Formats: sequence, C-alpha cells, structure tokens
Amino acid sequence: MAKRSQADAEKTRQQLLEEATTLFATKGYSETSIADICDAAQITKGALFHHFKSKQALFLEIWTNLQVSMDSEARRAAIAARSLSDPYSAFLAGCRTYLTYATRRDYQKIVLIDGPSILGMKGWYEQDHDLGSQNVLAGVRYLAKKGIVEEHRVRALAIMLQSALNGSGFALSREQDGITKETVYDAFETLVKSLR
Amino acid sequence: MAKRSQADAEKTRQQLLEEATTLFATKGYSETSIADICDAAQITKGALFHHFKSKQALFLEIWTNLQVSMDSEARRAAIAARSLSDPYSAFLAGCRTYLTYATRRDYQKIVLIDGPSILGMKGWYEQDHDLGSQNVLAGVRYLAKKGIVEEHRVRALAIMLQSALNGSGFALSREQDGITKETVYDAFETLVKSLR
DNA sequence: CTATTTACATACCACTGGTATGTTAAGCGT
DNA sequence: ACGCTTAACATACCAGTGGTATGTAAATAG
Repeated sequence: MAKRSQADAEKTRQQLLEEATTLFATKGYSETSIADICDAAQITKGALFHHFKSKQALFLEIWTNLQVSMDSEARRAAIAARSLSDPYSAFLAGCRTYLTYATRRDYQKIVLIDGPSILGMKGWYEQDHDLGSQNVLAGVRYLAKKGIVEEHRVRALAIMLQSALNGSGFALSREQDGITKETVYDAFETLVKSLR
Repeated sequence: MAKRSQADAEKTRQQLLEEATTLFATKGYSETSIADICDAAQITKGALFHHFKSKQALFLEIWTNLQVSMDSEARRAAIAARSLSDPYSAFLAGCRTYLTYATRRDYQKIVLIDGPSILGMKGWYEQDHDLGSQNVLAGVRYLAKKGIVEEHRVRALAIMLQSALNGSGFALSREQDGITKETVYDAFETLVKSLR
C-alpha cells in the first residue's frame, strides 16, 4: 500500500522528529525554519508536510514525547520510593525526577519556554497533556488524605509546588547564584515537609 | 531639530507602544504582524522602524514597562503594609500585588508567556530586568534575618516562591479547577507562613 | 535663508510556512 | 502478469513576513 515500504517511512519520520528536536532545543522554535529541519534530516519539505500537517504539529508531537517520557519516569521513581512509613517519600521521588527534567536544556526550551508561547495557554494546560501537573496534584492529594495539608488548599498548593520545580530547573541551568541541585532539592524538601 | 516637532514624535511613539501592547496581549507576539501594529496606530512601517530598531526591540520596551510598573507597585504595597509586629506583612503585601499582576491578561501573555520565548532565557532572567525575583529575594532574606528560614536556603526558596506566584497567575487565568484569587492567596500565605 | 537633521512614507528584498502539483514505486485485486 | 490505486516523497510556487534602502517634507540651528 505504499512506496518505499512503511518501514522506510517510519524511519524518515523518526529522523524528522530527532533532527527537529535537536534544532528546537538549541536554536528554538521560531529560529528554526522548516528548511533547516529538512536539511538536517536530508529530505525535502514535501516529506515533512507529508508526515506532519504543520510546523506546530511537529512541535506538538515532540513536546508530547518529552512530557510522556518525563511522566513515566517520574511515576516509576515514585513507585520505587514508596514507603508505608514516610508519606513524603514517593511524592518527593517523583518531584526529584521532575526537577531533573526541568534542568535539561531540551525540556526547558521545548516544554517550558517555547511550549507556552507556541501551543498557547490552551495546549499547554489541557489537562490530559500537562502530565507534570497531574502528578504533582496526585501527590498533594495524597498528603491531604494523610491529613498533612488541608483539602481546600490541595489544588492551589499543587500548582505552586509544580511551578516551584519549574522555576528551580531554570535557575539551576543558569548556573548562577551559587545554587546547586542539592541546595534546590533540600529547599524543596523543606518546603514540602513544612506544609501543614 | 525635527519635523512635526518632538512632541508629535513622542505622541506617535506612545501610540505605537499602546497599540502594540494591546495586540501583543490579545493575539500574541508572533501572531501580530508589524503591518497589524501600523494599521492600528495609523502610521506606516517607516515610522515604526524609525522609533524601534526591530519588532523585538518594541516588544522588549513593552515588556520592560510592565515589569517596572509591577515592581514599583509591589514595592509601594510592601512599604505600606510594613509592620513591626508581623514579619510577614510587608513581604506578603508585595506578593499579593505580584499575584494581581500575574492574573492580568497583558502581563501573562507578554511577560510570562511570550517573554521567555521571544527574549530568551538571557533577557528573561537578566538580573537587572527580572525585578520580580529581586523583590521576592529581598523578602525571603528578611525572613531569614528574622530567623524564620535558614540562611543557606534563602536563594532557592525565593526562586520557588516567585515561581509559585507565576504559576498561580496562569492557573487563575485559566479559570478552571474552581480556583479563585482568594484560594490561591490563602494557599500562598499558608506556604510562606509554614516556612521554617 | 539655507543646510541639516528628524520624522516619517514608499518601494523593495530575501525568506518564511504552507500548498498545489508532480513523480515514482509498492502492494492490491483480478 | 498486470494494471490501478495509493503512500511516500520531490518540485514549484505563493502570499505574507520582518527588515532595509531610499525618498521626502518640515522644523530648527546657524
């Protein structure tokens, strides 16, 4: 049903995603032209527009990939760190993973910096896409169940904690103020554990 | 030294800034063309490029204006709310002002959403421009002086609190999750006052 | 009164994302 | 075996973009 077989097609598609990811992460979305991507992937615009209906659609897929991989890693970490005695351990482990992502250049530029501007508030915050917020929310909900935080503050606190992690990620990548990953994580743990 | 006198020039300049602000706030930076701005301001591209060397430069000036006005307002609020008895009052008053700005459409779109993407991490975080962070840092430093938070956590906590406010602003503008400005502020106050 | 300089307007440019139109070959039914 | 359809690209083209080069008129300095 296809020329050059589906296997080849999938390969070029992955090539496209890969090269575009690199370019978006380094030069940024608007500074990366479709021609740039095609050159890097060694194909033509025809191919790109065959696989992705627009530049935004390509970006969205890359964005989603990053979010999904972050989400699954954070979940795994949280489950692994689960403990019956300490109600914070799982939550904090998930947050630690998230913080690691938030310090990665590609995650920063694509998900945190360009994402909101390109995808708009709509896309960025569509509940089923912003996996980070869902995880943090679940974590804070758990703390509420344990009686650590008050029920009516759960949502607001979740948003604040997630934002705190985002901002910390940026700060870390700036490598100034003598801030280190350990300092940040220590402060975050303090913040979470002082909650009441 | 000029045609149509300097007064007229300043007027068109302000017109440009005003119309551009509106357009950037509603349609966003990249969806607003220079032609759009010129149409709205009823002048031509020649005039725009006479007053601003590029679209980015125009954006930067608007961005800076917003930051400066937010900063001065927050300072005023903090000083007004100063109290010898409550070490939190001034800091929280400043944060409340900041939160108000973070719920404004124009501030959100221009400063929080498009700003990072257009100006880049450089511009966004250049110390002498990110007035918000300086104020929050000063606030947390004060809490440290009062022995409420530990000295070595000051910087990290300041970053987290400011990010928390940013994120809350977004959340509020989404008008979902049944979150209100009061809920958010209540949660923020809880967060700050539980610090130790 | 003239020379200069500011404050614009106009014309043009290379490049952008996107589309319309090929072109080629793989896989299906017959 | 052989067309015919269709996926997988390539090529040519387009309106619109940010930006520049050039033109032009009027206010001011000398």
